[in-house]
Amino acid sequence: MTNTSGRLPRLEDVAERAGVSHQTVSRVINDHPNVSKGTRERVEAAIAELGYRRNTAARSLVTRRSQTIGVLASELAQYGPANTLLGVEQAARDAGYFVSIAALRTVSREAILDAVRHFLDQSVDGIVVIVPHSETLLALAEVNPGVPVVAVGSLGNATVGGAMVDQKRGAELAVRHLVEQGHRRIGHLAGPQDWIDGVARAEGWSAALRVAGLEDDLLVVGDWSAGSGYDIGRKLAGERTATALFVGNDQMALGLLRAFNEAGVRVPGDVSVVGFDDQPESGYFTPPLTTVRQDFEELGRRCMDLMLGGIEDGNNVGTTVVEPELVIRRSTSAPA
Amino acid sequence: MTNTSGRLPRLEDVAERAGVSHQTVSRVINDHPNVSKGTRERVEAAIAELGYRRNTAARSLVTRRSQTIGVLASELAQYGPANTLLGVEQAARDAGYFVSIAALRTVSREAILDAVRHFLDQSVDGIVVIVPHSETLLALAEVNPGVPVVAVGSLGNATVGGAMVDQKRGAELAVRHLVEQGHRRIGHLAGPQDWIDGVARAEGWSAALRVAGLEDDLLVVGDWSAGSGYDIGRKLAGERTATALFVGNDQMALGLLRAFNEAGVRVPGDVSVVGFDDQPESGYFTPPLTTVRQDFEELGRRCMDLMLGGIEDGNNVGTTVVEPELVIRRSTSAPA
DNA sequence: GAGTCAATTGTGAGCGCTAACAACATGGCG
DNA sequence: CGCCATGTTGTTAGCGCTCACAATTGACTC
Repeated sequence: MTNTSGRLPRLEDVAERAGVSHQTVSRVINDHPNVSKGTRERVEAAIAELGYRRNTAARSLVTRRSQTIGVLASELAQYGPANTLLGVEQAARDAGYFVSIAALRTVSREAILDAVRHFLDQSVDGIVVIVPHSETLLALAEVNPGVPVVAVGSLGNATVGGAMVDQKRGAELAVRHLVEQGHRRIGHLAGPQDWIDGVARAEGWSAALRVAGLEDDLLVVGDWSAGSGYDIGRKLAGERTATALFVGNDQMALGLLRAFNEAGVRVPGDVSVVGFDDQPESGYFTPPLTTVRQDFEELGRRCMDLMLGGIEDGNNVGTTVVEPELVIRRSTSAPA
Repeated sequence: MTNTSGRLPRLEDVAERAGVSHQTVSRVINDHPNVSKGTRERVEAAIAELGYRRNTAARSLVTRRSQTIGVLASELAQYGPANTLLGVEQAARDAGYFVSIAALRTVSREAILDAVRHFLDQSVDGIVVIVPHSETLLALAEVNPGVPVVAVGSLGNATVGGAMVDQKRGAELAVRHLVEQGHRRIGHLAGPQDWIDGVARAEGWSAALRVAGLEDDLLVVGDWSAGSGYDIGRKLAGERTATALFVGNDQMALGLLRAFNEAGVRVPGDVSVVGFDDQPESGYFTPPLTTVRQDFEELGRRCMDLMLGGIEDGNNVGTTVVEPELVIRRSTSAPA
């Protein structure tokens, strides 16, 4: 890192040192063929000696590519979105992309458009959307960002690609497990119905029950939080209509378990409970929670795969589905 | 948005439309004084009509500023880091900055240097570090990124600024609460001692006990996970030396509660438990957890404040401390 | 030995913007 | 009325890079 002058070395400096033209250095950097071995080595040596790093701004200016992917996310502090982001980030960095984020505090049309504009200002090469509200896709369809868009949790449409966990299949796994244990009255504590996942899991629950020839009339809706699970749990503890509950996520299940514990409803003795997500803590609930595992990081990686495909192929993004898995713990058993 | 040609409008196009020079348009965009009201209005109209957006790459190339803050983070799926990131993102976007992230899968010197290089390639204007390992700062001191660095959870040193929650004070609040309830044997289930917070909380616990004239000999170390809390809880359930435990974070407390429940140790009847963090779920543990609340988002915002100060003032970053707060729930009571 | 081709290297222009400076009004003052 | 201060606008250069094309070399063919 011999830094003679004050400023950072540029292509020209490297070229001079290696005794070639700036263009040849550019070729070496960009792995062009048609550079002789000797020249390449000399240039690489010069690069190392000067500690040269390519200036991204200059490159972006001429290539019109920023090597940056924008990730539009809400609920980033939640287990699912956070891990999806991790998957995206990993795949992106491995592919030589930068990851820029915009977090939505409130999910509204205006906030989404604002974030998209933010990304366009940065001229991102693509946008990954981790905003699990149905509304999002509508708002997104409205703008035409001019770059590939991949939405998590949706199978997308003509303009937007998507990667999702097969929610319906997950719900089916949960319900079938309960049915196999002998349950006949299986309720569902659903997530908000303006969330894609909330709807999908409820539909999966309903479909699986119908397949088993059972009623799908025991549906309550929460807001994903432990608090709402608790409130609903207190109510349900009094009614006791179902012998088993399929809960939309692990946090609501936690609140539900807490309420049942307080009310003297034993789990799984009186009521079996299945969650969804398999957060790291779920195995340490009281009792340890049977739940449906989703591989969020894989989901994120798949998003980036789709994205890279879309960048290559004129913004046409495909779709992909990740399979969930049932994790059986101690919150489920045969009914009394 | 009348887009005549295929390409995006540039400064020159706006200038032509407004009947001024490109430089005058630049002045309007950058809020320079010395532009007459009439001209400014005409230019603004032209900008609106053409849907002009400034090209970030071109601007960066000449200003040598990218308007981007790099956030270097590990454990991004955890409650604390994720919320800190949210705070940083909010403050950054409000200040007109982009936020680029690099997540560390493993915390090693090499991984950190790699991420820093990644950011330098992007020529970020500053780096926020959310990596709670002591090791990090050492690695960071090694490189000289040439831009302000703000580290979360540390008060920094000559080259690195910092924003932190007053961990010692938090531990003190927890311990004092237990002491006031009459506990005399107060143990600590600490986090890993290569984490800044792990050490700080243990020190706070120890200091508060000494102030109260009590012994600080009951120390066990976990790894922050619910699993380690569970394992240690099973061991502790057999020993029963302490009447109260101050646990390094809420997740370990969850595992501990689970183990105590299994072993028939009542909380708070037999042992009182205090956690740290106050995650949204902590109020729904069995029993609801008394814990120390940290405002992570505020922490993130403070980081950005320091950062902006540093960018102004030749990379000199200050320090700031956020106060924690004790949240009393049902996992603590007077000893039997 | 002239002609052809591929491989390698160099030259010039320009991406869109800002900084520095130049040029031109306008007006107050001696 | 000329002079300078002030406010406003225009001109020029160049940030560091890639692209398109030109130039050079050497090897191979007929």
